[in-house]
Amino acid sequence: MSYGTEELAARLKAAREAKGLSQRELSALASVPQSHISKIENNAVDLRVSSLSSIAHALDMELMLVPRKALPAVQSITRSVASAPVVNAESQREIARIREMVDALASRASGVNFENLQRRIREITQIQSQIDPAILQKVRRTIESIESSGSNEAVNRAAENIRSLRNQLAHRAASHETPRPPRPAYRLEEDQDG
Amino acid sequence: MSYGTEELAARLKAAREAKGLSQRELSALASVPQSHISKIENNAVDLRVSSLSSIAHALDMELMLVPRKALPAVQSITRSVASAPVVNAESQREIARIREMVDALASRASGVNFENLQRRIREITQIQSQIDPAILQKVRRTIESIESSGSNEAVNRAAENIRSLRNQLAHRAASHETPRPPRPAYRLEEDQDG
DNA sequence: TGGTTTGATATACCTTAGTAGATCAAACTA
DNA sequence: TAGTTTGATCTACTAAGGTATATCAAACCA
Repeated sequence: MSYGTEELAARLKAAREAKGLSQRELSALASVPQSHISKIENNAVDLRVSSLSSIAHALDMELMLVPRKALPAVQSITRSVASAPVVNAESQREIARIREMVDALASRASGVNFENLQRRIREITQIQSQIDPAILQKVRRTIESIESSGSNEAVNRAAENIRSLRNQLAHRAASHETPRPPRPAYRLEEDQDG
Repeated sequence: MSYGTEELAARLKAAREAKGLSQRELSALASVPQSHISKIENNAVDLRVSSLSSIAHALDMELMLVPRKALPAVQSITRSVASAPVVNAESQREIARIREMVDALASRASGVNFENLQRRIREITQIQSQIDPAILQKVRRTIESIESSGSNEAVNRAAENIRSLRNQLAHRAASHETPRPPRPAYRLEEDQDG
């Protein structure tokens, strides 16, 4: 990756989104104006190494000069690391399950807008961060409630749960990449199940 | 390596010298003024990504963004690649032998300046390029002649041979790096942990 | 529906990379 | 010793990055 400047820009953007950070949040982390980050991600500037380094740092990356001979091996490594998510296997499976459920529901949807919900879930999959299993459960339960009611309102409730999950992840990523703290096993917050 | 900009500068310089290129030669290859290269190597500028990329390219390197998690593994690879010279094993042994001979001679030197010669040989070791065994033999023979004569003149003759060898290497590196087509197997060592 | 977030732009100003070219001392070469 | 190469340094100029700040439309959220 990141041969040309376009790929570099794309990679920065991807890395930012993978952490669930907004441009403004990254802006604060990297001490770089949001307007500048926008320009960078749109490949509208030939930025300086210090800027790139600063942003890369904020995204837990390092700028490196790799001998061309070592390139394939290095690419292979970074790829494997990138595809090995930080989320634990359990959460991953849970998300996959939820996704299938929603897809199934959507396939036989009458006049309900599942579009948003599906997109939300897809976004979640991108974010690399620790996930609170409790919220994941809540999301699942909400979606199950759609199955019975089939109402638009239930779908909206589900989407809202997903948003809450996303916010949690984003905040966690922003306010410090989780080093490796012991998982707070179960913590139910205001369970408002249907 | 290449975390801070200083390391980056040092790395560029090292890479250039490893190829036996002068700043002006690199300047031509990278389409960057020699004066600028000098400033870059002395870490006197915060250069732009395009410049860095251009220079790196000329030195057969690529600029990459590496996830911090993958850093140790990547470093390990680039290190091993860097320490695995392009010169064939025979030439390497020959150089080592020459070095020992000269060191031995120098240790019991009377009033002869072996300093230059030793430095020359050290420099040669750095250059990563194909070496003509014929010249290497010539160098060896010349040094052997020092042993018998012990004259200052013989030492100078040896130094001159080394210079010729160096010129050859530098020229070869400049007028095209050996194309090295097949790079078959590389192994990924999981020496890191999270 | 009204308030907020997000990403993209625009402005004005300052800083500095980058270029082109010349010079110079020191080391190197013949 | 005379000529060349090398790397550092200087000047003058141009181009562009970077900052700070403010909008703005669209999506989002309650």
